[in-house]
Formats: sequence, structure tokens, C-alpha cells
Amino acid sequence: MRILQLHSNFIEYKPIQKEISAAEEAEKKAVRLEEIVVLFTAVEEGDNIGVAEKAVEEISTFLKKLKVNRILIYPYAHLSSKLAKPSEAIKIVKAMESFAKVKGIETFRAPFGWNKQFTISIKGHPLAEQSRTILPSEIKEKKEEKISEAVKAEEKLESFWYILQPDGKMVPVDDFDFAEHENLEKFARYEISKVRASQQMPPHVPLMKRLEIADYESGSDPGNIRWYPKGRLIKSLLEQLVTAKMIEYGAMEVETPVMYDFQHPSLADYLNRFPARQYLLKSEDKELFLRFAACFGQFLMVHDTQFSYKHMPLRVYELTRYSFRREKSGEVVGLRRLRAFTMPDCHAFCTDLEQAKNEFITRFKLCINVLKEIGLDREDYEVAIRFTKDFYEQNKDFVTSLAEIFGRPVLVEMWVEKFFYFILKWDFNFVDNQDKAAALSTDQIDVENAKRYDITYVDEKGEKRYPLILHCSPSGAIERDVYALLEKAYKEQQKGKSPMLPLWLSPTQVRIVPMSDKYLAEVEKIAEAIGSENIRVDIDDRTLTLQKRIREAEMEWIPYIIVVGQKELESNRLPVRKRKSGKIQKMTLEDLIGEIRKIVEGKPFKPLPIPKHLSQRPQFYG
RNA sequence: GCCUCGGUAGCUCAGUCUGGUAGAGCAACGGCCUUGUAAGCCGUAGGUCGCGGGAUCAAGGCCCGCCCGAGGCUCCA
Repeated sequence: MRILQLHSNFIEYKPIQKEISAAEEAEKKAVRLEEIVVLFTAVEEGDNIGVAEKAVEEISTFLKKLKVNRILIYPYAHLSSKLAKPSEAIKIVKAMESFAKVKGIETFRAPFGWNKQFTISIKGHPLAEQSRTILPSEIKEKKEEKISEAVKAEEKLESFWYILQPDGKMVPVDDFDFAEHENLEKFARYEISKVRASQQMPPHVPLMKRLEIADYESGSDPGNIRWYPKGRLIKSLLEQLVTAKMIEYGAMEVETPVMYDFQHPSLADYLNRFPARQYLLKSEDKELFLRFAACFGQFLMVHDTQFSYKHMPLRVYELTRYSFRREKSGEVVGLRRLRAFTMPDCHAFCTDLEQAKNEFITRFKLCINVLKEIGLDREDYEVAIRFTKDFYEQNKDFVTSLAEIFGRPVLVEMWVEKFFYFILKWDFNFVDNQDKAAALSTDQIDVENAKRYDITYVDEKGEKRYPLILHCSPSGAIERDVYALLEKAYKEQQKGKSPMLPLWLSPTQVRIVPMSDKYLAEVEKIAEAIGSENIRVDIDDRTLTLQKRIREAEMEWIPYIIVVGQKELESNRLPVRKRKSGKIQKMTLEDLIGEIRKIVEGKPFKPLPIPKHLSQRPQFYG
């Protein structure tokens, strides 16, 4: 930072015209200030808040010598040839202003980004004219991080916690009897006191590796995951299911860019209201960030969209592959918390609070259904509802109706003030084997962003109005759904049951094990018959013992295993080893196909993405 | 991000304390076995001991820095 510091009798300046698009708003009016120290200031590349503070510190010492306590911060680019970006410079200039005010200095500031004309009269004493250069200190620069205002605000956030019962009674968490709500207690403790018992690795991590679903990729950044064919299949099916449900609900699927310009005015402002850390990207002279949700793209799109109350609620949906959040390294674990993840994100633009509330209920039910279809029942997760005190007091019945629909007590977090851009949100939380909670589905009522992005609709009277925006992820991150399914399977195993994935997600649904290669040709025909019914079937044609092949099929969590030998070919009845019951049941081929078709009815299907014959199959892990 | 622990064959791990020739099981590959519902037998091959630097005659082991993972702290819109 370079400052030309002039002790003046007076300065008179007048903004003439905006020089850059990022310029501040200002009146084209002459300003005259007397007996003042004028600071012509150029913010240079690499300057940060620390520099602003240091500058004010130095100036303040100097002001005392001069016995003056008035300054004018006058943005003046011509002092440096390596200027900071305007958006950065304006922040630092503003920071200087507030630091100075805090120090009790009477502070004025000329608008940033304007051509200004000025007249100045400088005192003649030896200290009247000074030039100073302030550089960022090395250590501070390294530690300095782009943390949004929301992240900082959150640190100061004060919450009050309750349990809301389906009958509408709200009990402070400490007074609630958790006897029959063990998971809710774990979730509440996790949210509030952050106590956790676990000493073990998250069980889904060895599982995701051993089942050849996914693995860490050390060649990338932490939290960027590698998906093997079976994992890709599972993830892809989940993506298809969620998308199908959203289209059925009436959402319009779109696709938007993964990276955005840091300088864009709406975006920069929004970044500061969203508590997430970003990946930054430099491309030529542009600074970009990777999206952490679909909000940006959808809002920019809807900003340019013509719509009226007749089209509302207007529902826009995108499956973001990926969304990026640079979570703190200590937080990134397995598939629970990633830095790059696939998130379905659906916004509904609503005319007023009444419509928003109706839509909110529709989506609440929709999300319960989406999780159920995925394989997560109501018993598998806990609900949190979070709101401002004002909202609750004006909408008690509405809030209660959510708990009523869910049918079990829910955790409530109440804020005295609005810290975020929303007034109400809920989230469904999976409690895992380490007693840690992870949010899946969520929805919120946003009261700020329509204005920020200048999104308007036309009402009955033909007037432009700002809609309310609902932000919903119907399933939460897809990776997190896989995490929840694996953790759920592990829980089942702890209870003595055979762990498994839902049938529609099992990579191999039916495995046929021929007694020996004599029966291969016949087995191919059976596999053909099953496969033609959109059932994923494979054949263990390896020359291993039968027992070994059964064991491996069981370890792969295959739902149906059929051994075929002489007897089967003669009898026409297949001994089907069912994982779910743990029993071998004799069935005809038609019965087996019928049973599977019934269980997976209405679910997406994709063929097996690996060789049908196990002898042809590579091993990705272990 | 901080503290603690860990990283040795594709996988799971021993060896590190006390420096002195790189180990096992599983998997892979070759062969035998042609099997009746959760591990058949024999053999072969497989290693920059996470990466970089240092002290030492000598480092997987000791010291320093970094990367990756786990637990805790913090955080989780």
C-alpha cells in the first residue's frame, strides 16, 4: 500500500463519473473539508486487512505529532503500478476507514472508482508532505484466509435448544426425557455439547474400500474421492432416483457452470453470507471460485427469466457434480464429509410466505419419501428444525405441523437474531456408528437472495416483486447417502444380521455359481433369462472350490446366490441362497425373477458395468 | 487449522523401543484338484519401507521439514 499524506488547509473534491463497474454509489456533489490530513491511497496487490490496520496505526501516531484528528481517505490509483483488484482494494480502503473510526479519528472517505476533480491547499511546514509504503507482514499474509463474514458471524452465534414434540409442546433439551429416543439424544448431544464417544475408525471407510465402491485419491486434494465401477453404479442409480423424484415433483432440471467470477457483485456479496470456504482458481488475470451449491447458477439464470405469479412456485433443480467446499482438513472423513461432492439442489421461488409455507410442507414430505426410496427409513435419521425467534412466534402452528408430519420429537435450534439469509430451515440427520451426525436432506426459507440477485416476478397487479426462495437438497449429498447406507448396514451387522445394500443398489443382484465348468453352457442360459429381465446377474466361472466361491459372494453382500449342478438341471428348481433370510430356498426361475422385479419395482436400473464372468474381472482393491 | 497416533508387497499387518542381509497371511500369476452352499494343495513373482533433507562406517528404525490417513479439539450453512 502506498500513501501520500498531506496536511492541508482544505481540500475540495467532486465525483465526476464512474471509472469502473465496481465503483461505489456516490453523489456528484462537491465536498469541502478543512484542517485535515488527506491520505491519497493506492492499494497494491497482496495487501490485506493487516496492512490496513498497520497503515492506520502509523498514521494515528503521526496525527498525534501534528495535533490533528481528521483524515480523508482518498483512493488514488496513480501511486502504484501494481494495483490490487478493485474489489479487494475497496474492502481494504473500507477496513482502513473503520479501523480509523475505532481509534476515534474523525474519518472521511472519498468514493472509490470515480473520476474526481479536486483542489487542495497544503500547509508549508516540514512534516506536511509525507509518503509511506506499507507492506503485508510475511506471517500474517500466510495465515490470512478468505473467510466469509458468515463464517465469522457463526462463531458468535448464540442458539437456544429445545425438543419439539409432535403435539406442539416445546421442552428445553435438558428437561426432555430421552428414554425412548436414544438416537435423538445422541444427535442433540452431538449438535449442542459436541461430546462424542468414538475411538474407532468410521466403519464405512473399510467397507467402501473392500466392496470396491470408493477410495481416497491421494493424487488429488483430501475429500476428493475415487469411485470404482461398482461405486459409480451405485452413485449413478442414486442420482437417477433423486432426479426422477424431483422431476415428478415438478422441478425443471437445468445445468449451470461449476466456477464463477469472484468479482461478480451479487456473488461476492452472497459469498459473505454463506458459511463455507471455497476453492479458489486463478485463470489468466481472472479470479474464480468453485461453486459450493447450485444457488449461483440458478439465481443468475432466474434473474434473466420472465415469470409471474401464475408460474409459481417456480421450481428449478440441478444435480451438481460437483459442489466444492474447502472443509477444514481435520473434518474431511471417508464419505461423510468431502470437499467435492454431488448434491441435488432444488430452489422454489414463491410469491409470499403463505405459498412458501405450503411448498415447504410439500417438500418436507417429498424428502421423507426420497430417503425412504433410497433405503433410509424415518427410524434411521433425526430431524432438526432451526428458526429465528420472531418466525416461531408468528408461525407456531406451522412449525409444529412439521414435527407432527414426522411423527417423532425433533430437535429445535432457535436464534434470537437472523444470522443467515434464511428464517427457517430443517435438516434430516443420520447418526452413525461413532455417534456422529451428518445432515442429509434439508430445506430453508431464504428472505435475502431474491433482492441480492435482483430476481423479480410480476404479481396480479402487474408490479415487480421479490419472491421468497426455498433451498432444498432432497437427499443431501449423494456420497453421504452411500455413507449412510454403509453405516446402516454395519449397524445391522452389529445386531447380528447380514449387512447388505438395498437390492436395487446391489451391483450384483444374482450370482450364479456352477458346480463345475461342465455346467457353464447351461448356466449361461439361466443368466441370459435373468439378465433379460433387467436384473444384474453374473457368473462365478473361476476354478475355485464351491465353498470358496460362496464365501466370496457372501463377502460381496450379494443378495441372491444360486449354485447350479446336475440336480438343478434335472429338477428345474433352483436352490436360492437369500442373504436377507440367510436361508436356501428352492424356487423356479420365474418365481425368482418375479420376486426381484417386485422388490425393485419403480427403481432405476443400469446394467452391470463390469464383466459378467468373474474370471474376466480385475480386482480394484485388496 | 491445532494436538496425538499412524503410513513397510495390491490388501491386512509384524519388524522401529535397542541402527547391522526386507518378513507373514490373504490377493495376483503357474500347476494339481472338477468340487454340493463362508477359506483345498503345491509353487512363482511381487518392496523408491509415504516424500525430501540431515547426523552416522551403516537407516525401514535416529533428527528436521513436507504429503496422506485416523482419533481428539474446533467446525458442520
